[in-house]
Amino acid sequence: MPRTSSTAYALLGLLTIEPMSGYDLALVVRTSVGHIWSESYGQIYPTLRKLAVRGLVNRKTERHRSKPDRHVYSITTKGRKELTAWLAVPPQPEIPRNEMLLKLFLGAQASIDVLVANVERMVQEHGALLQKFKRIEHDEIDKNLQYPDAPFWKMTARYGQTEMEAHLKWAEETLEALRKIAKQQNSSLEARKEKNYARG
Amino acid sequence: MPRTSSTAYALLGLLTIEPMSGYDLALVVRTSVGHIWSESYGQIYPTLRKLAVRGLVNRKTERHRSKPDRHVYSITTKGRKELTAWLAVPPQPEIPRNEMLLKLFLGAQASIDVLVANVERMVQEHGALLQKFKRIEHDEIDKNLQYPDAPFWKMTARYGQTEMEAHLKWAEETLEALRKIAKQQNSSLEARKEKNYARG
DNA sequence: AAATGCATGTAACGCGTTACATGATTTT
DNA sequence: AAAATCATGTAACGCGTTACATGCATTT
Repeated sequence: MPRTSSTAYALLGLLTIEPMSGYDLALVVRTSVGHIWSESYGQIYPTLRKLAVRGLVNRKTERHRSKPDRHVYSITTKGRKELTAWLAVPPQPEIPRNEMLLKLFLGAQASIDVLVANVERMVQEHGALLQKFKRIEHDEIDKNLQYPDAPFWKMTARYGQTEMEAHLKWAEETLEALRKIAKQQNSSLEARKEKNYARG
Repeated sequence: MPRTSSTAYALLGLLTIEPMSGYDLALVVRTSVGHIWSESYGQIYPTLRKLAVRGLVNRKTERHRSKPDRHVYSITTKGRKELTAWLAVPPQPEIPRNEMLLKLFLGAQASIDVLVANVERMVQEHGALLQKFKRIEHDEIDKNLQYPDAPFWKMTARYGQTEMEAHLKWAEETLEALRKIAKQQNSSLEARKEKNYARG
């Protein structure tokens, strides 16, 4: 097994929810765990094959008259064992690559307007996400607490909320600071202009 | 220029702080912007060459008697222009790959002890980071507010703090929830045991 | 008639990491 | 004497994305 990649385990994990095809998995990744994990077709299909070869999943082919065949994968006992072992390994830390923050870090090279626009865009997006996470928690998780997965899904939904709230709080503070800087720049610009008028 | 990669711009941006060699840049990435951005030698050296070819940086070779030559790169006017243009492009959203959260999402397949350990490790790590960000803000940034970069570096330090605080808050709530689940599991285990005693 | 959706997959490419090579200097 | 630091870089590899190919069914 490769050293670093957790793609195989992620797919294995999602197959504990229910047996699925590659197409289904891509859908689940996009719509359900999309804010936690991403995975593309180019990864999913080959990885499923490899998992089948290793006996961690079973593959069943559903034939239809007209549509192309569906390959439905289900996790095996062996697969469950490997998954559980992986879950016990301390999670790999995320490699940090936050372009928004980098651009702010280099803010002295940009105009304040641009920085303000970036932060305001973030407020829009993360505000919407906050609402979405709340909705998911109340409408989809809290109403299905009988399922054994539900408490854990709730925790991840709560994580998203807490983080988005933090980002919004920070954005407010930051916008204030940016506007203060803009004012200073304007006033020193004014000062220079007056000087020039006096001179000219 | 490649479609997606922001590596070149990140290096260009760091060179606005001061002229540096590839080695220096790797150091700055690790020690200064390490929590925002990561970059490896294998990326840095070839990218610097390409930037030099495109005229966005100048390269000067410092010869030493004994040590190997140092290639010091400085950003050009053309480079500053491209950087400023890039800073105005809406930041690319991060691709989500949070292994810790994924493991929690799949928590029904793991033992509660393992999940608790993972969250507790996060409390340790993010608690330490929170302290670090505070220290950086007060000891390194607030004392150098005369530099034009300082206000922006402060914003990113504040971002780190706000996020770490949110994670710690969430972790507390989550540990409580996990312990509640553990209790429920134990009590139903007890019930089964008693049944067996009564039977045997 | 054209576009979109279902469903499979592959090929090519690029980004990024890791490991290695080199070699002198300083520290332990 | 051994290890670590300074400082350059390259080669190989693997992960992951994007774009493409296929082909029927359904919607516009």
